[in-house]
This record gives sequence, structure tokens and C-alpha cells, in this order.
Amino acid sequence: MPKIIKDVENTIRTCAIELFVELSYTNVDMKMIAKKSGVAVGTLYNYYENKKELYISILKESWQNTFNKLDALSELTISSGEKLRKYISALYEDVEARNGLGKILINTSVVELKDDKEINDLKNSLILRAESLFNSLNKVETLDKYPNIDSRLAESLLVSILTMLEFHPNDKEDNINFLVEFISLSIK
Amino acid sequence: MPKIIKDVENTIRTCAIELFVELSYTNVDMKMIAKKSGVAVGTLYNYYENKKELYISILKESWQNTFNKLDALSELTISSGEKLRKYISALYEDVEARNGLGKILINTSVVELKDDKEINDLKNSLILRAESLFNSLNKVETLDKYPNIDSRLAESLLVSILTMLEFHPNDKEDNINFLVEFISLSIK
Amino acid sequence: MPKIIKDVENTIRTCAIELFVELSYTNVDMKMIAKKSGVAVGTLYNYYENKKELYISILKESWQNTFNKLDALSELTISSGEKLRKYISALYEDVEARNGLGKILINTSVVELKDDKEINDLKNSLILRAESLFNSLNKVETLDKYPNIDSRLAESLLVSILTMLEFHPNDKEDNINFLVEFISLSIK
Amino acid sequence: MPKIIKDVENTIRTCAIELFVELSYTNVDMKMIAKKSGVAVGTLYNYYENKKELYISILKESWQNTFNKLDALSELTISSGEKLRKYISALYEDVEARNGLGKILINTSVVELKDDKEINDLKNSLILRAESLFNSLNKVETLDKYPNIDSRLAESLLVSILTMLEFHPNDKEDNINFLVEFISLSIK
DNA sequence: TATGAATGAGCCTTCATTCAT
DNA sequence: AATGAATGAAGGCTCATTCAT
Repeated sequence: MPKIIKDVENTIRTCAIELFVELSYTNVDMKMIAKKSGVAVGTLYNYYENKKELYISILKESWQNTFNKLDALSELTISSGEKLRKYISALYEDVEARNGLGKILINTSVVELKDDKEINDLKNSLILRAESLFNSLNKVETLDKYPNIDSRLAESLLVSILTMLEFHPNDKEDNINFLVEFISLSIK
Repeated sequence: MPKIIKDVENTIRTCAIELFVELSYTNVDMKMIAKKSGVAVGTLYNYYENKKELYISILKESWQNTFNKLDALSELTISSGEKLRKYISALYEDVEARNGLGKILINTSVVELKDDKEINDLKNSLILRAESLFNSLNKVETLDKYPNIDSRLAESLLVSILTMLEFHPNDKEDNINFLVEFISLSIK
Repeated sequence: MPKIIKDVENTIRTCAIELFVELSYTNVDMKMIAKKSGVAVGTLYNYYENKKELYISILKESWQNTFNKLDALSELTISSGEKLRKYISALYEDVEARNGLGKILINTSVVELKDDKEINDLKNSLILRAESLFNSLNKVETLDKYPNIDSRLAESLLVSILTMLEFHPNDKEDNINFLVEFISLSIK
Repeated sequence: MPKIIKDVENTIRTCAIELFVELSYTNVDMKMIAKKSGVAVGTLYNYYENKKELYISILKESWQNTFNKLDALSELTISSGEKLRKYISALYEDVEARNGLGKILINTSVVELKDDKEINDLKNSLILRAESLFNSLNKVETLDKYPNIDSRLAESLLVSILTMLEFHPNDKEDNINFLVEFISLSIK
């Protein structure tokens, strides 16, 4: 007795995100996703080849949203200080909303996912964006001499965002302000 | 059939570390550890109550080593700049040597470990140490007004170390130099 | 690879009963039940949470059948002598049919099951029924003065049934006759 | 560094009995016995071939004690009523003292032990003794016509003793009195 | 296309027994 | 004779995936 489900795929994605965010990849099983989505386990496999595919697909979409926002910000012609703040805020809020999904960036402890090309592409995409932000800014001299300085700053910024969220989850404003000021120190 | 094995516990620990570093907690199983150690599975359980105990025991010892080094550095009466550099270098090298084991700090997605008291104590110990370093330094004014500024700087430093290692694993010198200069920007 | 199997649950129950009867709880393992049932181990866990659940479920159903028969007998308006005989016969036959499953009554040396509420409820249910039979009969004076006389008689009857089955498994008629006469001695 | 232990074997036996009585065969492991006895596991195997041997050896000795008492009672020239009472009391008390060890009689759910010759010999020895008691007594006519009447009475008596102990562990006096009167009903 | 029962390899853990010391 | 670490088969249970309906 197949249920008539509107937008099955959408439902699945929404439910899966919630579960992955809350419990992380390893601790979510297909039965959970099926149950929460109101579909049968088999149905999940009509839409995705396997658990990994489902996860990556969600991950990609989720980050793509963020990428779009960041790209829009890049276009803006505003002061570098303001751009930095907007960038950090946007990132912070998106990572906050997707919680665990963001951690993939700095930690892929799941062997199955560790060497996955798509996930690494995602990582690189994100870093590249942050990098190009720094690229458009003038770094202070003490830093500017180091190779890959933009990457390094980009990477540090990203993990610091994650960390502020992890350790001070309820101090959004302070977190963002701190990050802005902290990172600004490296900008001329 | 019982073999007599020299230094079993040490062998087990060494092999287990290597595996946990390479594959993380979830992806290592007791059979693997036994095989790599050249002992029977049951033998592991002569030394550790269960997998979690073994893991935590290794983790603790590993970090304790680092803590001892950092504590020794704290005692030194040297300039703040130099202390910062020594601190960062020491941390960098230890984390590098233990690779993945350090990630526990910013990511414990393994449900079994997430709420473990001993692991959280470890986290806090590390952060506290980095924090007290910053506590003894004068922060620039733009940062000093934020609450928990020492924690925030400590946390950012720690994850940045991990990140440099992750993304530029072969540029140790540059990584350390960058980290020192970058963090120094926040110090008066 | 999934087979579609008719009446899986029934098959499982039937096979499990046979095994539990023959080998008792401890000596039956899930693999055995699966094999005998012609299903995979995982399938057992689709029907029962764990081994204990499966066992108790079977035990309950098995005894419930007996309880129903005994309750029907209770309603009958026949002479006490006849009622006693019918009661004993019914019990004897049911216990005979389920063999070892009956032993739970007087022996639960399996730590896992010893303090299980459901099993104790079952025990009490059975004893209560036998007790209420004796309650409706007049005991000889020499016995009537002892406290809990109905319980004691009920318990003795029940274990004697088990014992006749254990030691004289092929003498059903004699066993029942003996039990009836033996117990009748306590009735006025 | 072998410890000097006096009467090692005795210590082992005493400790093992206590454990078997409390926890039953399956739930006692060799390590427990060794620990409680203050010897190494290997030492147990110097005295007994394996767990089963140890168990049976203890069981035999324990019952032999009882057998001796019963045999002594048999020699007594006292009234049948008194003999019955003494017999029941002696059995009751010994079974009470050895608790679980007595259950072997009516239930051997451990596959390993079920078909063991020595255990069955023990069973038969006990029943034979009780049987010969009844043999020397005159049964009431209603029972006397059944085959194996002495065995049946003996078996019923034995399990009733166990059952009284199981269900009314704190009513020793009532239990014995009830058993005496109950069994006496079958005696002319 | 949706269903969900069936699958079974794989994981953690236990424990009777062995044997080098 | 005593030791106790080492052994490894075995058991309970999980979960990604399959496929008959």
C-alpha cells in the first residue's frame, strides 16, 4: 500500500539533514531516515544509490546555498572591513544552522567519506571562496611574506568559526564580533 | 597455545595508537588491533575493559605528554613573544606526531565518546593551558573587550594548528611561523 | 537475496520452542534458531528485540494456552474429585507437550531471567490457578491447619507433575492416576 | 611467586561450593573461583580436569554427606512415622544448606551436564534411598496398586522439599510439618 | 514507484582452557 | 606445584543493502 507522498525526495532530504546534523553520519541509519520521512527504506534507495550518496548529495546542496550567499557578497562593492564582517556573519549563520554538517570541513573521521572526491571538492570550494576574499584584501606585512597566506587565513577563519560555535554556542554576537576583530588584525 | 609476549601492553598501545590515528575510533575494530599487535583479541581485554577504555587510556597518555611539555614552558621566564613561539611549536609538533588523535578536541561525533567525562576533561585541560598562556599576555585593545577573550584565542589557536597540519602537512616551518605571527597580532 | 518467507514468525516460534524445550535457554543461540527456521539471524531481530524477548514471548503464549484450559475447567460444575482429575490431566498433557518449558516454574538459574517480571508473573499465575482449585476443595484436617495450605498443595502438585514426566515419561496413564490419587489423599 | 597455601584443594572446594550454590553452574566462571580461593586459574586445573569435573566432584561430595546421614537414619529402629519425619527433616536441612546444588535433581538445564553419567548416578542414588524408605512402609491401598509406587512417592517427596524451600524459604518448621503430614497421608 | 521483510557479514565481548615461566 | 597472561571460538546484536510483491 504505497502512500501518496508529495515531494518524496524533498521530504527525505529535509529529514535526512536534520538527522545528520543532530547525530552525524555514523550515528544515523537508513531506517531512521525512512521512518522520519514516512517512507520505506527501499524508497530511499530509489532516490540515492546508498547512504553515502544521500549524505553527500545533501551536504553539497547545503553548502551550495552558502556558496551562493558568499558569491553574492563578493560582488558587493563595499569597504573591505564591511565585506569581511558580512562574510563572517553569513558563514557563521549558515554553519550554525547546519551545525554538524559543517564539521566535515575540518574532520572527516569516517573512513568511507575521508577520501571521497566530492567531499574534497566541497572543502576546496569553500576554502577557495574564503581565500579569494582574503586575496582581495591587503594583509599586514608580517603575514604577507608567508606562502599561501590567503589559504592559511581562510582556513584559520573557517575553523575558528566552527570552534566559536562549538565552545560558545549561545554567544553569537560576541562570537562574530570577536572573529571579525581577530581576523581584521591581519588586514591592513 | 598461549604465546609469551614481551611488552604486550606497550605493543598494544603502539599499534592501537597508529590505527586510531589513521582510521579514527569508529573505523578501528578490536580484531584489527589484535592482529596488528600480534596478539589474540582476548588479550586486549586482559589490559583494557573494552574498546572505549583502551582508546581513552591512549588518548590521555598522549595528551598528558603534551601537557607536561606545555607546563614546563609555562615556568620559563622568557619574553612573551618567545613563549608564544615555543608554545605553538611544542603543540604543533606533538599534534603532528599524534596526528588524528588531536582532532578529538574539536570533533567528537562518536556518540559513545561524546559525553565521556574523561574526554571532556582532556579537552578542558588543553584549552585551559592555552588559555592561561594568553592570560599572561596583554591583548590588543580591539580584542580585549570581548568576554572570554583568552578562551577564544586559545581555541582559535588550537584549531588553527590542527588545520595547518591538515592542509599544509609538509610545510611545518611555514605553518609555525604563520601561526606565531598570526596569533601575535592579537598581542600587544 | 532476501527470500520471501511464509509465516516467518510462526516458523520462528515453532523452531525456537523446540530448541528451548530440548536445550533450555542458555544452550540455544540465535544462530541455531535462525538456521532451524531457515531465516537469517537478522530476521529474528525483526520480530523480537532480543533473545530474552523471544524466549519470554514463547513462554507466555505457551502457558497462556494452559491457563485458558484450566480456567475453562474451573467453570465446570462437576464433583471435586472429577475436577481434580481433569485439572491434573490437563496440566499433565500441556506440560508434556511443552516439556522443558515447564521447568521454568521451579528453576530459573539463568541470571538473565531470574528476576524477570514477566516470568515471575507467569509463575504466580500458574500457582494461583492451582491454588484456587484447592481453595474450593476441603482439605483433610491434618493438613488444614498449616498456613498457605492451598499454595503448598498447589506447588507440590505442580512439581510432582513435572517429576512424573521427567522420571516416567512413558507412563502417562499411571502417572496421572498416581497423581490424582496421591493428591486426593489430602482432600476430604 | 607461588603462594604457599594450606589445603589448597580444600579451599578451592569450599569457595567453589559457595559460588555454585549462589550462582549456579553457568554463572560461575573459573576466574571467580580462582579469585575467591586465592589461587591462580591454572591451579584449578592442577586439581580438576575442567570446570565440569570440579563441579561434579563437589556435587558428589556434598550429596555423599547427605547420603550418609540418610543411611544412618535407615538403620534406626524407630516407628515409621518418626523415621519419615527424621528423613524429611534431614533432607530438608541439607538441601537448604546447599541451596541450588540440590536443584540438580529435578533440573539439569546445562547441556554439558544433562547426560553426565555421574550426575545421573547421583540422582538415582538419592531417589533409591528415598525409595527404600517408602519400601519399608505400608502404603495406603489406593496408591499401592500403582507400579513404581515407591519411586513415585520418593520423587514427589524430593521435589516437594525443593519447592517448599523455593517458595517458603523462611518457614522451615511449617514446611517440614506440612511435608511430613502430606506424605504421611500415603502411609497406612 | 513504493514497500519493508530478509539478509549476513561484521562488531564487541566472554570465558574455558593452555602452557611458558 | 603454582602462576596468570594468552588464546580464539563463540555468542548477541546491528545495519546497509536487496528484491519479491
